[in-house]
Amino acid sequence: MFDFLQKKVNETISISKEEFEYAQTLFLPKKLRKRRFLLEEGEACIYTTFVEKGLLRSYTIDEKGNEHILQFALEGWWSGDLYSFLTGEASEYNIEALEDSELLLITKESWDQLLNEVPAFERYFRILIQNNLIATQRRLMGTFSTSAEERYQKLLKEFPDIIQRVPLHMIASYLGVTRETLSRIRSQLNSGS
Amino acid sequence: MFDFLQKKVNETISISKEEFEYAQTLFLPKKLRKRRFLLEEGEACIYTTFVEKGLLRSYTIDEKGNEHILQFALEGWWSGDLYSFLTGEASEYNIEALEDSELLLITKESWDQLLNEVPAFERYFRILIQNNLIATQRRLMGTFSTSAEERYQKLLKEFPDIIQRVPLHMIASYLGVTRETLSRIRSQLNSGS
DNA sequence: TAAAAACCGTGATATAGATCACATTCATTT
DNA sequence: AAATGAATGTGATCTATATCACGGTTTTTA
Repeated sequence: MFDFLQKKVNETISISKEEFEYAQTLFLPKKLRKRRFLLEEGEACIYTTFVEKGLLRSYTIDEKGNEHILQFALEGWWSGDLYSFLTGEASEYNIEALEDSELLLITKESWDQLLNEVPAFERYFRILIQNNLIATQRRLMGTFSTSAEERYQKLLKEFPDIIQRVPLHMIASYLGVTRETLSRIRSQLNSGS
Repeated sequence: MFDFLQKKVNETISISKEEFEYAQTLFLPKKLRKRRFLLEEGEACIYTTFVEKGLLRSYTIDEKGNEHILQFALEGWWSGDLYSFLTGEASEYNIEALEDSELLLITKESWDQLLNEVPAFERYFRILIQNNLIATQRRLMGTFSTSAEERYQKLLKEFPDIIQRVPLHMIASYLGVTRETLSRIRSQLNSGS
């Protein structure tokens, strides 16, 4: 059950068998069916989640009722609302399973404990967050400097698996355009090649 | 010279006098005149920088020649290109002083050393990066869900000091609009109140 | 202190993408 | 198997913002 997590963690840092065995005790396994929610807007985000299997999305809803997807989390990725998790304040995000999923949850208390007891995990999360920041900065600059079509093509290249597993209107929402616009972009790409 | 850095670090974690004295030895003070560059596109980003005094901006230039500002760094903030700093690869960013500035620079080697020798710094940077990620995610969602005017008003509220110290066309670039659009937004706001 | 940059405002026009509206296909549930 | 809801495609129109162009002011530099 924890093999995949262990493998992923060991890709970035090296931890001893004992350290990982201790870490295991802090996680809570959970299955989440398709279209069910791990977090709903207004609640505090009490868990940070490792995705063992399946696919999650986190998104906000603006005043006009439009959804904006912050993140897709595939197998081996982490999900959660960092701000709400750290502060305990109400979240503005919803986290929903897009497929039947298997998760490993950790509470703030356990997470704090883990970082204190096993400093290698402090480093692991620092690197994880660091890479996430780099990616988010690129995504932000990309929305300023490139067209919807370019952004779509880049996503297609970088994460072809996401495109195949996620409905079009959510891809559109991730890219920051409407589903109609993305639909037109796609049909144009198909006709043009 | 290091008092301000010490103060800022102690706002997030607690480190002993000895630890900080060790840390000091790893930083390189540098003065940078207005309009001079700390980093230019194509170079590797060999320093991460703490701003003691002054103001930096980091930005990219797209194929059309338009600038897009990733960050302003005021006193007490950090700047650099994280990706290039970590990997040693060529940076796509430029970092320029917008005012005469006083900086504390640290190389990758010294930074690694610092995080290894003083674990509290590992935590400090984790928290720093974490807060940066939260802010960047908000900025990204904001560009998807709000108009240029709303983004300007929000910036005006959150960082009035930046608005006052930075030319308008750079604010526009930070917000992801053209200088003309921001100019019109401003004149409309002035007439409307 | 003169010249050169940098900065800001504003009109006229163009355009990427949004909105609205409706039809069709596909998936899920009962 | 029917029925309900989710997902996609596509036309017509609208709108926020970009582009282009020019003039005036302020700041920097020689």
